[in-house]
Amino acid sequence: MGNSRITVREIARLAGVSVATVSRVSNGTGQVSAEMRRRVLEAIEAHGYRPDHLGRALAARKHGAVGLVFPGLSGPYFTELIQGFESEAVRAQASVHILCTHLREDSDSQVLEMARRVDGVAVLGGTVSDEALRQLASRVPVVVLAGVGPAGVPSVRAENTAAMTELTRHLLVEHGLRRLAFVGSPDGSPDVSERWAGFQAAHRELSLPDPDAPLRLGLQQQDGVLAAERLLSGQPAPEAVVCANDETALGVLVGALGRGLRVPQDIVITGFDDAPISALVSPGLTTVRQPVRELAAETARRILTASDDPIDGGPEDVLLPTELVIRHSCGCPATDNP
Amino acid sequence: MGNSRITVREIARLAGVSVATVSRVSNGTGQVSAEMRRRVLEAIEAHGYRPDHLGRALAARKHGAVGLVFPGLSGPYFTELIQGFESEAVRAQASVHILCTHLREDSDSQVLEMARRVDGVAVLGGTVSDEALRQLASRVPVVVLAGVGPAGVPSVRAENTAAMTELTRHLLVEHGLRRLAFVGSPDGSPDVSERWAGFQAAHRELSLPDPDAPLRLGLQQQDGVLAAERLLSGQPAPEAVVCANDETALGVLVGALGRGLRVPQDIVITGFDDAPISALVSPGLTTVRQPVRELAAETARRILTASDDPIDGGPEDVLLPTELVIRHSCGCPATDNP
DNA sequence: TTGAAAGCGCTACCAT
DNA sequence: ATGGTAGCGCTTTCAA
Repeated sequence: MGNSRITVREIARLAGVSVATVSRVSNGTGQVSAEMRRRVLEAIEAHGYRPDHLGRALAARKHGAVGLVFPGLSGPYFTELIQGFESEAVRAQASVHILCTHLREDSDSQVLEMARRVDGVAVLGGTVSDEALRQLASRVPVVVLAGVGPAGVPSVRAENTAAMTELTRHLLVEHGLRRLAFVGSPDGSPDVSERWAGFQAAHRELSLPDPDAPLRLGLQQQDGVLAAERLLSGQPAPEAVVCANDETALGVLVGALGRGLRVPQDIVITGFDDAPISALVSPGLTTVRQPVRELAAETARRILTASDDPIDGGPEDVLLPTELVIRHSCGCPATDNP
Repeated sequence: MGNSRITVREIARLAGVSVATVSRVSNGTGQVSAEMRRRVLEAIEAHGYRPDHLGRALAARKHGAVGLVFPGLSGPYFTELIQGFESEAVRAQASVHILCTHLREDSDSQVLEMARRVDGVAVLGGTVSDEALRQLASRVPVVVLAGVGPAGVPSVRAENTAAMTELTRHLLVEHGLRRLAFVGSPDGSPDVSERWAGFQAAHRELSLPDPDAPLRLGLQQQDGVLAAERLLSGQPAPEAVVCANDETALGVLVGALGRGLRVPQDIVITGFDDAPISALVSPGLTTVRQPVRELAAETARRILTASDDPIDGGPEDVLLPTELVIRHSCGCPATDNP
C-alpha cells in the first residue's frame, strides 16, 4: 500500500485548471498568472504531488540516468571512482546505474542491455570489448574511463607512462637500485599496461638490461600479499618492488613487514594512486598521485553534457596530469610530517 | 546520432500486423499463430528491434530497477555488498541505482528522490534517519541491510553481538589477556554498536571491570593506522586491540608491524568480517566470518519479490549466522595452512 | 487468433 | 495566459 500516486490530471481537476497549467507550474516553464500558480501550488502541496519520473521520461525521451560499468573490484580506487561519478550525477539530477562485470564473458551483452536504460555510459578501461564499446557508442554517448576506446569513443584518463618512468628512474638513479620487480598484469587493464611501459622505458633510457617479466597478479591488496610471498622467498630477492597501484604496494608492505623485513632498508616498495592510507603508513609510501575523483567527475560531466546536447562535440580525449609523490618507502628520508 | 529507435508501430507496419501482435510476440504472452510470429520475428530481427524500456515501464507502472543506499566508504566490505546485491538484481533483469550518502545532511531527501525512480530500496543501516526510512517505506518496499529500521521496515543482518562476545571471551579466557582496546564508533553504525555491546558483555560475564571507552574512529584501513598510532604510543599500551572490522584491524597490523612490534607476541589484534586478505596476511587475522555477499543477495531478493507481489508478506527480519575464525593474530598457534 | 483502441503520466504544440 | 489535445512507446482489455 501507499503507492497510490496522484497524477497531473488529479491536480488539474483539484485546482480547477488544465493539466498543461499544472505541468507549466511544476516545471517552471511558460507563463502562468500568480493566481493560477497559487491554486496549483496549493493543490500540489496539499497532496504531496511529485510528477512521475516515468511519464516525464517517456515524454522527454530521456531517462535521467547514467551508467557506470566497472569490473567490481574492491579498494579505495573504485570507491573514489564511484563517488566522483555519483556526486556529479546527483548535481545534474541524474541517477546512477551500476554494472559490475566481474570480467565475465557475457558482460558485453549486459552492457548493451544497460544502454537501453540510461542516457549515457561510462566504461572502465578493459572491462568490455572494443566491439561492444562500438555498438554501445552507436546507441548512447559513451566515455572510456582510465583507458582508451576504439576510434570515435572519447576517453578520460590520467598520465601513467611518464609518471611511472619518472618514479622508476628515481629508484634507479637516485637510489642506485637494480633488480626491480614489477607487480601487476599489463594485459589486465590499460592503466597497468601503461605503467609497465613506463617502467620498461626507464630501464631502456638508462641502457640497463630489460627488467624481469611482471609478476602478473590482480590489483587488490591480497595480491600484494601474494606477491610478497613469491618475491621475498625467491633467493635473489629484488631490491625494490614497484607495484601497479597502492593497494598491492600495501599488501607487499604488510607481507614484508610480517616477515620481519625493514622497509626501505631491506627492501624498497612503491605504489601508484596515492590512496589516503598511503600517507599514513610508516614508512610513508612513495607513489604517484592520480586524481581519481576528478577523473570520474570529468567523465560524468562529459556524458551528461553529451546526452543533453545533440551536437556531437567531437570525441576529444582528456588526459589529466599525475604527480610523483616521494615519501619514505623508496629510501628517501621522510620529508612530510602529517 | 544513431539513436533513432524503431518502435512497435514500425515493426507492426513492416510485418503487416497490429502492434498488439508485435507486443504479444516480443513478450511471449498470449496466443499467436506460427505464421504471424514468423513475420513479426523476421521484422524484429531485420531491424534489431528491442522494446523501449520507458514505454514498457510506463505501461507496467514498474521501473525494473532497485536502489542501494550506502555511505560510500571504501573497502572489501562495501564491494562485496554491492556485488552481492547487483548479481541478484541482474538475475531478475533489474538494474541497480546507487546512492552514496557520504553521511551528508541532505541524504534523506536524496533517498526519497531515489524512491521515485525504483521499485524498491535497500538502505545500509545508519545511513539515513528512521523518519526518512518510514517515509520511504510508505512509497516503496524497503529493507534495511546490516541494521534495524523502525517498526514495519524489515531488515537483513548478521549476528554480531554473540560472535563478538565469543571472540572477546576467547581473548580474555584462553589467552588470559586483560586491557583490551576496542576500535570503532558504536554510534556510527548498528553493526559496530552491536559488536561493542558484545565486547562489553564478555567483560561483564566474567565480572571484569568495564573496558575503556572505544576508540571512536571510522571503519577504513587508515583509521586502523591512526588507531595504532594512538594506542601504541600511550604508555600502558593495551594487550589486545579488538577492531570493529577487518579493515581497521589490518590498519592496526600495519601500524604495529611498522613500529617494529611483533604480532601476536607483543600485541594481539582481531578483526570482524573475514575479508579475503585476512587469511593471507601473517599472522593470519583472527576474526568473525560474516556472509556479506549473502546478506546483500538476500536483501535484493526480498526487495525484488516485495515489489512484485502486492501481498505485503509481513516485515519478517532475517538474521544470518556468523562464525568465529581463529587464526594466529590472537596468539593461537597457526592452524590452517592456506 | 487478431486488431482497434484505451490508457500509463507527462510535456508541448497550437489555438483561443 | 490558458486549455485542449496529440503524442512519447508500450501493454492490455475487449470485440470481432
